[in-house]
Amino acid sequence: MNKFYVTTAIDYVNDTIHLGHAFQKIAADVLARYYRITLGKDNVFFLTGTDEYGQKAEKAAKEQDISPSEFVKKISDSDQKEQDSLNISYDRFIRTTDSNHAEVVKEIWNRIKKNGDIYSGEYQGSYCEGCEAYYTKEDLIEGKCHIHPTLKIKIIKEENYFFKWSKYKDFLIEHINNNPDFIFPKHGAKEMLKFAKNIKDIPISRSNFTWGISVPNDLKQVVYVWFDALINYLTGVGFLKNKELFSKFWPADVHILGKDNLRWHALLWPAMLKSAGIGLPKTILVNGFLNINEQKISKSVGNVIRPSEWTKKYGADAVRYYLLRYTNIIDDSDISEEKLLQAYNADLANGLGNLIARVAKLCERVTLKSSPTPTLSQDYKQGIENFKFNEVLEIVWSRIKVLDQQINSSEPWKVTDQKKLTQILQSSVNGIVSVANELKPFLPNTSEKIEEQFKGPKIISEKPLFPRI
RNA sequence: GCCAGGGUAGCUCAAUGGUGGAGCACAACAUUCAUAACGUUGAGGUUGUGGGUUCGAUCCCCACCCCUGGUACCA
Repeated sequence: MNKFYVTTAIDYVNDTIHLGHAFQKIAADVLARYYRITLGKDNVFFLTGTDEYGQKAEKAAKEQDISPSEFVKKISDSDQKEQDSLNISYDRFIRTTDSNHAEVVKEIWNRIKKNGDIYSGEYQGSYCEGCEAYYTKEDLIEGKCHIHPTLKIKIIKEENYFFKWSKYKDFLIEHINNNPDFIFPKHGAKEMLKFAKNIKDIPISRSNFTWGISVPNDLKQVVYVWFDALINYLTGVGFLKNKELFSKFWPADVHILGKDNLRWHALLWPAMLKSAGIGLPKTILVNGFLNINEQKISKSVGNVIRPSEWTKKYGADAVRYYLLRYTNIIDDSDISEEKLLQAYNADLANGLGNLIARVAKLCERVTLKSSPTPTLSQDYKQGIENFKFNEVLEIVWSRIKVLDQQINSSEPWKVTDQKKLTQILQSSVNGIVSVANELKPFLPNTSEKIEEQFKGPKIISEKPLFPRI
């Protein structure tokens, strides 16, 4: 691999992102920072952003009596601030309302149409405004959609454009079967294969609202939000606008997305790309959801926490550490502020922070050489490349433990021989520099501080990195 | 209902057809360079339930219970 292009889901602007969304951005950020180390800064592109068109955004804007574009800008800005509070190192924060995105969507639309995969037809169905989706009778439970049981299902008849999704059934099945790394984790692939067998064409335009990208040559219709949203991955990396950038980074190496979005990424997106004559992404990484205190994160429960609420109190690195170390990216995980505190004190204050403090203090008595440039171990690399962030952090913390043990057994505070003392401390410092290097993708701020403090030749103690709480 | 994943120490998670592991939390001891920290030791489990295969099952098979997700658009 000589380049790495990673994307996150772009978040829909019905509300500012919370910790659940943030978790995914952090995971993407770890990958981006890791590959910047191994492949070079210029060979990594990290895209995130906001998904802004659609009926729900239009409706929400109306309720606040502002224009849709004002409304979505407000949410998009606050999403970006939330990501910034976590130190997410995106290369571009795309908004689907960015002017060049519409051009790209139209280009893709035209290509797919030229390929004979878009046709117009009449659609009549049971429509749920909550989902912005049509349902078949079999899907409805007592005439209501199972996601929004309080909303009335409307019977709507629409003239729509359809995408010949069914044409790609065999292609999709074959692609999933032939590319075991395409969907991670693997059991996601099984689900998709099952769905793919019964794939039907879908309407990809809407005419009952206007907040969207117009269908080429038909001003009455706007492009269906998913169809437009997926294309952000092309726009984001310069399709049409910056050919050099695009050809360098496409196809995407990893799309990270929530498990609710798997189908669109594993089945619709590849079909669209195939139809438009564009290469397919390599891996679709499906992340689980977070629960807080064993409850779903939701407005109605009232347990929504913005990342910035935690980063203000504990710092970005502590929040990143906790989420990466004590969750599993694939499965749903349960988090709580109490557990964050526990991890903070045990691992960051007593573990990493204390090691830094004790060694720095001891080092004030000696002058050291600068440490050799650390290399990343195989188990570390494999762990990150296989998305096992919790295991990798466990490895790093086991090294911290070993360094503590070595200090205890060599008892440098008792050593009076200057040469021997220097030797002992040099070894500890080398270990610390190596740990700092391994922490780069996970705790970027902390890692930088440690490297600065321990670059030598004079090392002095500083304020604690993580004061006990 | 159907499909998939999971159920191992209070918590987060490993592991293997052959006497159940780590970290955190807890206790004792030791120690002082450090953020009452670090280290050592200890306690802590009928590995969801009931059957079966086997010399032997936490692991394989069957049934059941519980959790999570998917089942045409909520990260």
